[in-house]
Amino acid sequence: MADHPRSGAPELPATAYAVLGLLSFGRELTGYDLRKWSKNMRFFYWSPAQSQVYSELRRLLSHGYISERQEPQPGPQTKRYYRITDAGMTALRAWLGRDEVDPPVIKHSVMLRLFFGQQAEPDELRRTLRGYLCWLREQRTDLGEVGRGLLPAFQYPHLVAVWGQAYYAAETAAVEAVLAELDRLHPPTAED
Amino acid sequence: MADHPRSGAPELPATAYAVLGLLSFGRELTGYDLRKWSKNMRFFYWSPAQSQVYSELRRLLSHGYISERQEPQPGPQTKRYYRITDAGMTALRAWLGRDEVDPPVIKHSVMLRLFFGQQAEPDELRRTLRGYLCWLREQRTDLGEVGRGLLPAFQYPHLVAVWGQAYYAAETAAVEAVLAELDRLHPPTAED
DNA sequence: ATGGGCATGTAACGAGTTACATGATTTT
DNA sequence: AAAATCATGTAACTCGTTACATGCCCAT
Repeated sequence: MADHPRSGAPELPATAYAVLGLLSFGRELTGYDLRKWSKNMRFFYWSPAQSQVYSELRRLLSHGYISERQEPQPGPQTKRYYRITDAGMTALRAWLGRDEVDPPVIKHSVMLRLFFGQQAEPDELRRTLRGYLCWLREQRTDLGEVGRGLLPAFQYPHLVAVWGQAYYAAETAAVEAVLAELDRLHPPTAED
Repeated sequence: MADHPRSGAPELPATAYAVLGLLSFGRELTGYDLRKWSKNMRFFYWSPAQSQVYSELRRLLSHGYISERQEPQPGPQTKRYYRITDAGMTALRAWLGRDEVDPPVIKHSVMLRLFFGQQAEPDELRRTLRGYLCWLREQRTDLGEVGRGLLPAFQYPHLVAVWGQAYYAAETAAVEAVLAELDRLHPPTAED
């Protein structure tokens, strides 16, 4: 039903499996729904743009991994509901069971800025780090809310939420340690 | 010397500043050198492809942020050394001192896979997590080596290396906790 | 002499974003 | 009546990768 590469596995990008995975929970969802759900994964996996969710859906459809049910709407557009197929389930499971681990991709701009800290004012760095600390606090709050709703139905997502909490807690501690070390190396000029 | 957007700041992607930042340590470097150095940032910021390093250099040059010194070579190609300019230093400092924090971008495929763990065999998940643990161990070793060479000359890179160590340690602990919880939820069928 | 590191470069592609455009429905 | 949310979709673009191609220099 689609142009598979030579080998057995179609080799889609992780984003495609993220969308497919969201459908694996069994519900029939629209592109709009998926966009919202994908936002709940932002704590550990970046949220794709809306337009990409739609294009991934088209691709998954062309591979036969999902099925589409159209519901005519008053306007010119059609409301489209998606559901995972057996082939989709098989593909997802194959992806989940792969041997390679593909390590996390991190683009940590705050660390990058600190790395070049020699070129900045220590007070600026402190401001950046405090801003990051503030963002971390927000994340922890938000993730806590999301995580609380997951048990008992969603064991694995809950497991990931707990992991995420640990990550954000550790990150917070690390930033505070950096801030302390920064004060040691370059004592604040004034209370800023 | 180039098409600046309306505002004062040219608004380049972070990757450009990563390259510019590497040149801010003062040495004159080739594209090849930069490629190697950028690999040492992989612990907290993904390493761009070789071809991108070269294209970022062309762009930085067109902005007047770096200068090029050509050294004719025996073959048809020219060896090109790059050095940061005053304008480049100014641009870098402006970028470092910005107010916005732009939060880290994470694409954590292992967490993503665990998130959809319902569709996988617990033993498969264990294998994946152990593989990740193994990668983490490697990272810690490598980062330790890199970090050791940084003091006393490179205080800020050293600070980042310490932060990185803390991150990898915390991540290791978190994975072990997940593994333990997994054993509690789904006791291993056999020793695999 | 052959293999690996140094060094630059290009072409084609895929991944992903921004900005825009449309219009129905629900809430205030 | 206005604003927010639901919902789909496209066009133009940038970012970044893969794969290739070239050729020097050095060590074994």
